[in-house]
Amino acid sequence: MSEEVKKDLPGGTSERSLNFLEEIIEEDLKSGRYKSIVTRFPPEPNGYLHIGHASSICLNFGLTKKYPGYTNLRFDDTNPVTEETEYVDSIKEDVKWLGFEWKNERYASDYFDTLHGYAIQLIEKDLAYVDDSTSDEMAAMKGTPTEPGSNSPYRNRSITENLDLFARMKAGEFPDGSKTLRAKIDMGHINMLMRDPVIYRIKHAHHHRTGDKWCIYPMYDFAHGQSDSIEEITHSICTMEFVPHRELYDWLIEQLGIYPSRQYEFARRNINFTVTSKRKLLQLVTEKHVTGWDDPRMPTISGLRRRGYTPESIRDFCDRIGVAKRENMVDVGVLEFCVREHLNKIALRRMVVFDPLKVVITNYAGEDEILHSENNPEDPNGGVREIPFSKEIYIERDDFMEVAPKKYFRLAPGQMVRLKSAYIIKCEEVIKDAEGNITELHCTYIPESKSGSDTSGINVKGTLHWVSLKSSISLEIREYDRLFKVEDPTDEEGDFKEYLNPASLKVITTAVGEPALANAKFDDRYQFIRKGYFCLDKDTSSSRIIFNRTVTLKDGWAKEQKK
RNA sequence: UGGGGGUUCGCCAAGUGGUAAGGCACCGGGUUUUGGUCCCGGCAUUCAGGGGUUCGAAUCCCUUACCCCCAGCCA
Repeated sequence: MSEEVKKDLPGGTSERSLNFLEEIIEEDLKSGRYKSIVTRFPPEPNGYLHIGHASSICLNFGLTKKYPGYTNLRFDDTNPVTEETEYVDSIKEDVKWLGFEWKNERYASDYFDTLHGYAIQLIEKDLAYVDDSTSDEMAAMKGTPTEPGSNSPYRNRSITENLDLFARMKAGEFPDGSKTLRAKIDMGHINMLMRDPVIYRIKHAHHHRTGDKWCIYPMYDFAHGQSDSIEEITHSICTMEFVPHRELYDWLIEQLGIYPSRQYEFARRNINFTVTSKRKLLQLVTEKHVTGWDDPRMPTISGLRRRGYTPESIRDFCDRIGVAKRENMVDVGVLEFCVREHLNKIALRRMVVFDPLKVVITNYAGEDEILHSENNPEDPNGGVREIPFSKEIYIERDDFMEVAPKKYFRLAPGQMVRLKSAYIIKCEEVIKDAEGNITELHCTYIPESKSGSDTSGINVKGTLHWVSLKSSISLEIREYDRLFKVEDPTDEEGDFKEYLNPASLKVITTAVGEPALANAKFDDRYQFIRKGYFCLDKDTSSSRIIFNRTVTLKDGWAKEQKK
């Protein structure tokens, strides 16, 4: 392991114990079973990748980064009715963005001819037959977990007849659903997946890659393991729900006599206050509960990217939560911790006032002046930027209280605060309108307290961010909160959408920022001092500068107030 | 009630017969021109429960409980 990788490990520790897959691989390598390994990331192109997939990606690609070998990207595109090229493109973009490179880009559909040949092999060995039963009939004959199923009346067709029928299925002679090809295993098998599983079905549908060449398509169980085998995948890693499939996976490989890939399962990662099911995410998109797959509130990779998450932070997250076989519900706070940690190191500091309150510095007689402030106190080489200061500035309305509680370090009548990178000011007078609303503050400043050359000897507890009124630019801020009100929307009564958080998006149109923000770039990450981490949103236009809040800063004051 | 998988701190997660790592969260304290960062300290006599084997058990055996998955021509 390189020093660089070590540094990235959770807690900055140099050691992390092996997860169960790494243990298996080290054993395989040590015993000489394999000299190098091959893994694959096998998404179905029927939706966008989400944070749960990130775990799988980091796992599969991470393993071949750590051990000799490589990883393929393979699209499991065996069901043409739900799959689209748009999804293929987004998946490739997301994997690349996360920082991984696949050795080969493959599609299960690349193997349709081979798979078809395998099916014929099975028929010839009398291990598969064409069944005319309807899906209802088949379900009825399937039995239940506690009762064995019964044989289909079509189970004993001759090999010749099966070959003929299967050929005619392929030729398009039969309508959808009228026939299937089933493996002939055992209708009384204790594992329901072994009760003559369907391996080919008829679908007269246009496929995103093979077009109209096929009207029969292999089922997952007859495509996935075989594709693994064709690619000589050594460790085929999938989620726990496929554990019962492993028996069938092994059976097919054995009957076909093909390369013996092996399947290993781990528990998918669940995160609270969101959903990670492509079906549910698709629903949120099509029913417009969000603006799209890349809505910054979505747990999709594209949503997280637009929100301002970095690939580094997502990889760190996957690393920290680990891999195991037990059910889990990871606190979204861990994800937030990971971005904060990364962004703290790289974000440029800027000042933005969200809810401006005008402050007039009554004794500031001089010309406007240019002050300087560090771009990032965490980065000694980050340089400084210029900030104009003048007689009239804005501060956050929240940063002033007429009647201040104990331990309130911000501005209050007669109280002093430091203006970040500028001067110490003292609140002298509160100006109100006819209704009693505070419209502005009159303050005085201490000329000797200039940041960097302070000879005033005055020590203040509070430091406020501010923006010079004259040179401020107006900004739109989009603040995001958790998408759902409850930890596990799927576990609640009724429809999961009833638990959407109505306050997941808050748009602030009153914000004003320092002029340096006029040159904000899409790839830059910012920390708006005392506010949080932000990035430019793609909706930004020449007339509107829009920032997304990636995550807030930790708020010790809010915590203090709760006591 | 069949089969399979699982149960270690609020949430993740090490541990593989020698006497409970680590991270997040939380709670104290220090530094600080971000109530941020950073630093220091605290946080499971106990491993779902009960028996047993052993000098010694989270780890081995027995047993009970609970959770999840499997009856799509989805993946």
